[in-house]
Amino acid sequence: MGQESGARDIGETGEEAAAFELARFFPYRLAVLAERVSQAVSQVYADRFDLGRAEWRVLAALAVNHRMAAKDVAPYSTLDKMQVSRAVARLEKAGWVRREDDPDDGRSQLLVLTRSGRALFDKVRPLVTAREDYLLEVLDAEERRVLDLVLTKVLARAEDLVRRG
Amino acid sequence: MGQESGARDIGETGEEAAAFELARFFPYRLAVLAERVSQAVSQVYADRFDLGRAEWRVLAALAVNHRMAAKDVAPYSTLDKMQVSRAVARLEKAGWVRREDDPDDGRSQLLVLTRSGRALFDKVRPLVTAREDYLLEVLDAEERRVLDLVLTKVLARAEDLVRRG
DNA sequence: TATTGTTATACTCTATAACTATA
DNA sequence: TATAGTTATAGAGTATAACAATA
Repeated sequence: MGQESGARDIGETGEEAAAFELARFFPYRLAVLAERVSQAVSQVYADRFDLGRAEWRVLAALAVNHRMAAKDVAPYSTLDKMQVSRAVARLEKAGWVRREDDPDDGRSQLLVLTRSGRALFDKVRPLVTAREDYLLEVLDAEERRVLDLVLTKVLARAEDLVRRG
Repeated sequence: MGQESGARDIGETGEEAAAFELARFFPYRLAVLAERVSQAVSQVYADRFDLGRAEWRVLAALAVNHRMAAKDVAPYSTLDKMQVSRAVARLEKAGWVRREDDPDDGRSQLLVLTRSGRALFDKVRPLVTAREDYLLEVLDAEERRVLDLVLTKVLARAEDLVRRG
């Protein structure tokens, strides 16, 4: 199903130096998939609610952790502090997020969803998880288990490589 | 190993409406992984050879299909025609790609790697596949099989969603 | 001195569409 | 009219670093 011809597995090298094929190159395939998935998912919030991916992540972070310092949002959402700063600025302008002073640290500010921010999240979440479900529907339980494992293990390896340069 | 607590599988919904967690959300995890992998791989050609991802893809396309019309590069590399046009312009300026007239169609141009473009590809390719191998080393044969399947099946689903809007 | 968060800047990407030359 | 490829433009995202306020 959608498989190219030949029996070579992903990442496997043949006996003789095989021709390089983009269509078999894991980083390429992963990039294409992630791009399409991101497109498929952001379609449900980008146009209708004028939300970007960074803003969606911050919204999701605050929906779970009801009162959160900006510095904690960054690692939680895999965004850096500028991305968080700008996402929060836009979310605040739209009336979805409110800032509070941190009583323990004058430099820090605590972020909270407003009532309308919570309402927005409650509207977007089911749309987004419906798409997630649709994407994963083609996988059985065992395949999902392995996928989960792969995402975790390969991410750790990639972080190794990036760290080492 | 790197797994969060709880027995919930990826994409699985609990009995009662579970809290939304970014760290369990497949599109998020996929985006983070793809970003890191792309970073890990492009590290080997970006700084040393001043190659971007689009240029790397065009280079790889021409390394396999030795003489290729620009219009065929686009679908092969999952780039659109402007990305190809710009990548080719940069590759030509650097002396890695040469254009030829298409004898069959005056609008079309055929792209060919120059000798130095081929040499560049031969230098970059092993660096890049070594990183790919390192990333996938943590997976056994069965896990690679499932990964291959997932990349194919989930991509088809995502393209469905994008097409339907 | 180090940290929190903002601002500035420059660069890359992306998306859309207008444009040319051929067909 | 449609296609191949280029150019223009604006918007989004990314990366680096300087900066103010506080610790």
